[in-house]
Amino acid sequence: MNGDNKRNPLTQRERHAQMRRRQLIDTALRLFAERGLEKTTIKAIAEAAGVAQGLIYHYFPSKEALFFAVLDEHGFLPQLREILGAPHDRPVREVLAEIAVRYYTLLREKEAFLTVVMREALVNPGVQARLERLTREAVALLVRYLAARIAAGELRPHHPEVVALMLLSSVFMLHIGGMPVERVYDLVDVVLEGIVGQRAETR
Amino acid sequence: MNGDNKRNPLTQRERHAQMRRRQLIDTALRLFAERGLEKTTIKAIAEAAGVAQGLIYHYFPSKEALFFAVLDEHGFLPQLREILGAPHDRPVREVLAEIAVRYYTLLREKEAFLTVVMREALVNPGVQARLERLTREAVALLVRYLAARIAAGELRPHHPEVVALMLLSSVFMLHIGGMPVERVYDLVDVVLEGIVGQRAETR
DNA sequence: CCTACCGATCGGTAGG
DNA sequence: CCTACCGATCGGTAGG
Repeated sequence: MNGDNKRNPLTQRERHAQMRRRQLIDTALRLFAERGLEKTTIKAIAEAAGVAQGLIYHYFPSKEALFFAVLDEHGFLPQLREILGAPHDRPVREVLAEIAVRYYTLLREKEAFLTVVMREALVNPGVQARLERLTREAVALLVRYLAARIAAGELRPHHPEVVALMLLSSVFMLHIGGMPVERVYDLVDVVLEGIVGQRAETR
Repeated sequence: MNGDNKRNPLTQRERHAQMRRRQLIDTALRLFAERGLEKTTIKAIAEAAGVAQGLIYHYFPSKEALFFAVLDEHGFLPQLREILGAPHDRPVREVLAEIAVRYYTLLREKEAFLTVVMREALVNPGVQARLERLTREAVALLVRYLAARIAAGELRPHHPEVVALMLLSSVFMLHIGGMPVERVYDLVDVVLEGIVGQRAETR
């Protein structure tokens, strides 16, 4: 959406603009988390950020677009891309555990905003669609990773989409259920090794 | 909540009262699902059920109490009790698969009501508390079952609370994600056997 | 009916 | 020249 098609070294002006964009997003996150989407006015965000109301519309075409930008930047996708994007030869257990811990931590830290998002998604179809898109993208990233590990013979063949959904949804519920972070390691254990004894029982 | 402490053979009057109670709950479920909690009036429920408004208050002290009764009777707990309560020597895989399929089916069938409950839980702390209580009870039932299977040597030692949460939350997300029922069998596979090859990799 | 307030848009300007 | 930023103003609306 922004003109990132230039050479790497940004001018001071461009860097400043990026920081300003980020500042507006962070300010919006705080106010949205405190008051909800509808009760947070563009005016209030502008005041809290110390800028004119018009400037927000220079960066974002609408309040909804700003809300979506907050979702994109403060959701789990950036971190997931960071974890899976970097070339790695780390053991699967380590990677899945890092994903689980960081997702859990994110949910803890952004709890108030998360509540707002969830509530909004149940009422606002546009928000729901955006949230589903983000979830599908996160699942797709994980699926690509798992499929590669299967192809490499590190994991036995399975349905990676189901496993991706299991990992993310279980961490989510661990958070909702108020269980401690350490439980994510038990979770990863189950995903990796299951709960039956040394040998499979029926099948 | 109702006087079930008597002898087994109910009088015809008592049986009729039970049916009436059930009818009111079912009518309420339908209207709540269609219009939401707030927009559904006791008057409308009474009319739809063909009874006087006062009769509803004979069975339920408040609209909220009626809503909770719907949650109790149409939630997953009754089915879970039925599955796990009966004495069984069925393989774990079969039991977990039945739980997963029936939970998934319930979510599909009660989708409209489910949306109302979720939205209400985010707004109404009382509903949220009730929902958490129901979830904890379902998890507790599953935990008891898994712990018994561990004690019997059928399952290797693990953290049953985490597994219970994984199973239920994953089925829930399978439904939300619009994935077909058959995926619950992949899910049960992963819970039972994990995704690593014949032998555990690190650990 | 009125008015307070909303999100959105405007033209103007200063500085990189 | 470009664009980040400003103050002022718009039309629409919900609630008194």
